Amino acid sequence: MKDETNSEKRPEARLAPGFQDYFAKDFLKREKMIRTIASVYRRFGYEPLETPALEYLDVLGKFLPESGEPLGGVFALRDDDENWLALRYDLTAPLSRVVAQYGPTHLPTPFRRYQVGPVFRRDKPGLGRFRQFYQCDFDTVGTSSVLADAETVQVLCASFAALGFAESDYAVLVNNRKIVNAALDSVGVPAVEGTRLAVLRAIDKLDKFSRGEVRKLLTVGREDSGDFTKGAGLDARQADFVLDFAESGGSSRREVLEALNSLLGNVEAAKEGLAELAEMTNCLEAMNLPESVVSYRPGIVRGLAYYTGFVFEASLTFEFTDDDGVVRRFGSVAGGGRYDNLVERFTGQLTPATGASIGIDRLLAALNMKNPDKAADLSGLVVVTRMDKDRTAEYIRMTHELRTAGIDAEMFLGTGGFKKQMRYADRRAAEVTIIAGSDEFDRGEVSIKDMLLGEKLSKEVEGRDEWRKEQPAQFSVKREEMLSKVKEILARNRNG
RNA sequence: GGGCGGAUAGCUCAACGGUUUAGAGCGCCGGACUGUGGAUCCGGAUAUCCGGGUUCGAUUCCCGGUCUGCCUACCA
Repeated sequence: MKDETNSEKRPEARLAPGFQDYFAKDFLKREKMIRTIASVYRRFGYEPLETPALEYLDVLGKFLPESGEPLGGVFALRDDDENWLALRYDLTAPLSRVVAQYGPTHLPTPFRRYQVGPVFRRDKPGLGRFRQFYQCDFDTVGTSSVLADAETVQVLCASFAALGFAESDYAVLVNNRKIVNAALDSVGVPAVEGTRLAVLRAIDKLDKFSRGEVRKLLTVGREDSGDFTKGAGLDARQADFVLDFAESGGSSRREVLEALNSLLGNVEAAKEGLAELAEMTNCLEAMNLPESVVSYRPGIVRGLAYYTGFVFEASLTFEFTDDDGVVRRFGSVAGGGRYDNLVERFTGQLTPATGASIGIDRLLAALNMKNPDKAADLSGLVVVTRMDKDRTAEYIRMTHELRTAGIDAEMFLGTGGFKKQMRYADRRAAEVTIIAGSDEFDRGEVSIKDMLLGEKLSKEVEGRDEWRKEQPAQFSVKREEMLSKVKEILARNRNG
């Protein structure tokens, strides 16, 4: 309206959908969480690895075979040399590149690494679904031992425990794709990629739809919300068997193992998977992982096409009431499994690997809700106000003294009256404010205000005169005592 | 990707069935209050997503786009 020519060209300050800004509080919380998880990974012997966010598209494996054009779902761009580069969509593909590139001559075998970092997916963003999000991966490459799979489960449990979740808050479900495949073989589900995938996807929906609806997906297809999903084309007998298999369970791992043994015991193809599951059972027992936390679920398949053996899925089990009063559950926060042929893509050599990944963003939201971290909510900041601008040198010395003692301190650098300075201290969530004007300087003192206490007390004060006169939560001390008094308040805030 | 809704101030929401000055609460800014973030009172700024159509006249009706919510699909 005012300046048409310019306002046309001015960009609108806005975030691309699916991306997020992290301000101080959330950033700090996430950092702390990642540190906790990474320290668990390291305690289990995984070493850190960092790789670039951008990789060659063919390295990531997401291109159309004919044209070499990037597949949907990945952010890709062309480099000067016309080669396609793409933002990584997970941390597993870069890992397989590293293993294939440096090989056993440079890397120990098994190679066990963890990696934390953002990954990018060009999907439609939605609630809790972002186009950039953090993953915490840990994997063991170079061994097919079930021990590595069992330890992966153990790491997941240890991570949740380290984050402060109770055993009743989370659950890890375990399954083995070899058993699923054998089960499908045994009823004659065609070993065609398309059919198999459709069946697996259908099974995966058992916790979302009723058995009857999933049955439709297994057979003729299903219509919902204006969209038709093609069925897997199984006949009635096959569908029922698949459903029975997926829903078979028991009250303990051994019971499920037995149920599966009796269901598939005489299927030759199931032998390997069942043996692995039996070994897993022994390992989990030796690891003392409670039945209530780690259980077997033949219906867990984790859509991913590349899993070849064990699959894991960890979810938070507690319920909460969201802003709209609806009772919800967080659901899956980590997943993983065995992928024995991901490195083969590069080397032609079969390279067994297993691992899992914890998704940070959802877990962080859950943690905030479940175990609000009091300490993480405290800023630890001291604001030194500048009432008398002529005494700036004094304020600088005070601020420096606090900083030297390891306290986060900030002198008010803005312009404005004292009221504004107090408001600033409030905004910054300062825990302590240092106040010194001519009154204090004359006496060789400083006033110290406990901001948290002050906020609490302010609720009890009615009128302004009372508020001004009493100055609750504020006291004056000799200049030399400033540091020790500030320390006292900071310590008190932390210890309740 | 498919289906159905929605889009009014920083936020949450109003505005009969089309026409005045598009309102409120919260928040924000300022004042009452040379030195105190709360409370109270007073004052102030800020909005109809974009483009087209119908009309004397559109926040309102129609079409398209964008964004957004839910469902569904997908999820390496």
